[in-house]
Amino acid sequence: MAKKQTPQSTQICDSSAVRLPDDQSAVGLSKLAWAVAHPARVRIVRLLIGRTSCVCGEIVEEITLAQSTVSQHLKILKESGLIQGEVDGPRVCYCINREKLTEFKELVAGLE
Amino acid sequence: MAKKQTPQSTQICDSSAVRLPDDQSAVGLSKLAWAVAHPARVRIVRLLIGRTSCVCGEIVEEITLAQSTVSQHLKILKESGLIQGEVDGPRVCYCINREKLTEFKELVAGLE
DNA sequence: ATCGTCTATCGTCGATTTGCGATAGAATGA
DNA sequence: TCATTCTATCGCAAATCGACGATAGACGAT
Repeated sequence: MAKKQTPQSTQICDSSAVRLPDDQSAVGLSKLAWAVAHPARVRIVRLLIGRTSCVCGEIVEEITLAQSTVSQHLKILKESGLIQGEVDGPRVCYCINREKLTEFKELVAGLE
Repeated sequence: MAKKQTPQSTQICDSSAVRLPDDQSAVGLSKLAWAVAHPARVRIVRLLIGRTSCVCGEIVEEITLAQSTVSQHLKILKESGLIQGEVDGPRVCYCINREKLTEFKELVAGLE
């Protein structure tokens, strides 16, 4: 793969000036990726995607972790914007934020 | 959004049985997401994607971090499979692993 | 008003991450 | 051979994460 094509020069690699997306975009992508950078959070996201509406503490039963730990993961996902939580009486229903999910998908798909 | 439709019942949320992808898939996605869950690593990935072939320690100049830190990030990316490194004389050229990148894209795109 | 349920938060612990300088190894060039 | 260059690795310190139990707050039901 374009290796050792110039035995004497220092131009071994492709030195073309690449226009990188601004750093802000990298931060945005990294934050969304980070939200999903844990198996439990991937499972939660998929669970919420699979439901037509939203789910409450049922997530705790689906994910084999302590309730407080699941709540922590939910908080992380909520802070990333990927999910939203609505208080509904004594419980809280979580839903996927389709817009954020689409944004994440587009950022990843844009890696090319 | 389907809130408070049943005032007396416990059936507030959509309790349909959702078939989740196996846990292995969640682990795979989380690992790839984790590789990109840092702005510097996003920048490195984008840099390598932008180049036709590969790059060496030039990455260190592009990323405003110490050489040892960049090397650490490169190691993480390499372990995730997203990039590959080839020793070429005194330097090391890194390339994007298109297959892994595609796998990542598909996993993210499959979130629906 | 009180009880039971559901959820978020606090505090804690160990493990991991992130960043750096210093250093060791490999390879090239003089 | 020797000096130089490039990269990976080794500590090290600070910060953060991940998991848990305990607890507090909110709400509905009795």
